[in-house]
Amino acid sequence: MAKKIPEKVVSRLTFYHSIVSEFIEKNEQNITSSQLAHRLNIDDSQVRKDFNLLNKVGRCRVGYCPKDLKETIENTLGFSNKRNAFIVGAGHLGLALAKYDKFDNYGLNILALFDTDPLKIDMQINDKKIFHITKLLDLASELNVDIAILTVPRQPAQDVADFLIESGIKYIWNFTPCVLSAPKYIKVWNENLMASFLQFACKEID
Amino acid sequence: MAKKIPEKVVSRLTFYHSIVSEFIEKNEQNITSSQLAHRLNIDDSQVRKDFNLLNKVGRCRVGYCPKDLKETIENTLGFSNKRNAFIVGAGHLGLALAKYDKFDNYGLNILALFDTDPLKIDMQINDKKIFHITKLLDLASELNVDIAILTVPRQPAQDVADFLIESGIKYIWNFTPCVLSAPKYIKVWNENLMASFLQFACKEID
DNA sequence: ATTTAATTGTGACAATTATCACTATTAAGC
DNA sequence: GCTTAATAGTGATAATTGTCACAATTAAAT
Ligand SMILES: NC(=O)c1ccc[n+]([C@@H]2O[C@H](COP(=O)([O-])OP(=O)(O)OC[C@H]3O[C@@H](n4cnc5c(N)ncnc54)[C@H](O)[C@@H]3O)[C@@H](O)[C@H]2O)c1
Ligand SMILES: NC(=O)c1ccc[n+]([C@@H]2O[C@H](COP(=O)([O-])OP(=O)(O)OC[C@H]3O[C@@H](n4cnc5c(N)ncnc54)[C@H](O)[C@@H]3O)[C@@H](O)[C@H]2O)c1
Repeated sequence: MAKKIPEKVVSRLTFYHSIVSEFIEKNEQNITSSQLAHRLNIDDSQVRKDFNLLNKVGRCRVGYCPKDLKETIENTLGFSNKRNAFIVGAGHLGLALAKYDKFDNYGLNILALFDTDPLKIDMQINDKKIFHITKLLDLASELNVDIAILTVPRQPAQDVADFLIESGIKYIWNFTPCVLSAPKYIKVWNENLMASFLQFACKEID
Repeated sequence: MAKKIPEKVVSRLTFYHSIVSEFIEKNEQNITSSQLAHRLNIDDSQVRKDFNLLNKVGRCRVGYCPKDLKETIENTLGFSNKRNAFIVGAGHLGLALAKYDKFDNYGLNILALFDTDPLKIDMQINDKKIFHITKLLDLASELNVDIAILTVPRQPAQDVADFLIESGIKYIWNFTPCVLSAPKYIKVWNENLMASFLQFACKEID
């Protein structure tokens, strides 16, 4: 990827992608910056600046071509840049994520789940098997997996993370409320649902 | 709430809350800005500025009092400010959220679920019943619910959202990939897991 | 008591992100 | 063809957010 896309722009690109896909489904030939801006409650110049970043030009009085935009967004965000991942913690949330079949559209291939609960081992979810966590090290190197989606309870989260790092995992998508300690070369991404809710809940006080 | 807390600060406060809670569990009497900063990979002055916003003063060469901090963060974020919510769409994700019992610690009371699938109606999840969506309007006003957690498939998402708005719902926590259209007075919060993943995945290109 | 070193608090500055205001372009209507 | 109005493109500006540098404070060591 030649250019660095700011984080906020990445986030907006996924929203544009969703809206643009709708337009394509409805067979619309054009989409304007203000249509997009209106749906996202942002300024229309923001939308145009974002597209400029992707070297997309629109046509005055017409707008942009949805198909073209969609393709460019997908390339920019690397939807075809397949990444292998494991889910660690086959509980309520881990299973819900495993059952979700859209992740691979976005380049995320979930290959297996891991747990310690003997009742869960060897179960099959959506073509994905649940293994005992002791198998993780071997399977990670065998299957070339460097992403872990961490959905274990809070208490063991740090220990499990340490184990993942020893096993060669480089990216941890952390759904636990635990703030993980990890070396600098490990990328941890905290999916903090509660932070998300609280930011949302605070909005009432306008 | 007297002061407006910026969104980014709200997010960090939840992380501080998590770390501070760990310190309390370990019976630590003090926590410093650099300890917190190190865990979150941020600048320590950032931490101190955040606490200044909460009117928290630390002690030089000592740090802050974890218990005091925890309480202040909880008050600031309104953990005791109980909010009632419904989950709309009792599928994989909706059920996982319903089974999660920590939401009420943060002030979010999930009272019931709604779906259209006859097989699911009247099931009981964690003391929460699944109702047919046609019951939503009455129950929302009866139980004083103005938050909906939207976990239906993408296709019906906009129609369901329109229905929720007609039913008096004011806040929609949207887990679907659909970018919802809604009047200005409705607060929509998009929990875009894919955007989150992609921001994370992009980090490899450093 | 004095010194030392760790830590807070904060102003100045830097970077990032978003908005505004305006020009240029062009499709559509007359 | 000329005019009009919608829309893209963009520099200037504003707002937000984060970093740096350093003075002030104070617990602990001597
Ligand atoms: N369920 C939700 O909606 C939700 C929402 C927000 C955050 N979370 C967080 O996500 C995490 C998982 O939540 P959940 O509701 O799925 O919990 P859960 O208890 O249903 O699942 C946890 C799973 O992890 C497994 N596990 C425990 N220790 C393990 C270990 N050492 N190695 C491997 N697997 C282990 C358990 O056997 C269980 O299957 C929690 O940290 C929770 O706080 C969940
Ligand atoms: N499962 C995940 O991990 C995950 C991750 C990211 C995003 N999402 C999104 O969350 C949403 C739900 O995902 P899921 O995996 O739980 O899907 P799911 O198909 O398991 O659940 C959807 C539920 O909605 C119900 N439903 C359908 N139409 C409805 C209507 N009109 N009114 C009320 N209920 C209706 C269905 O009966 C079903 O129970 C989807 O939009 C999905 O894209 C899911």
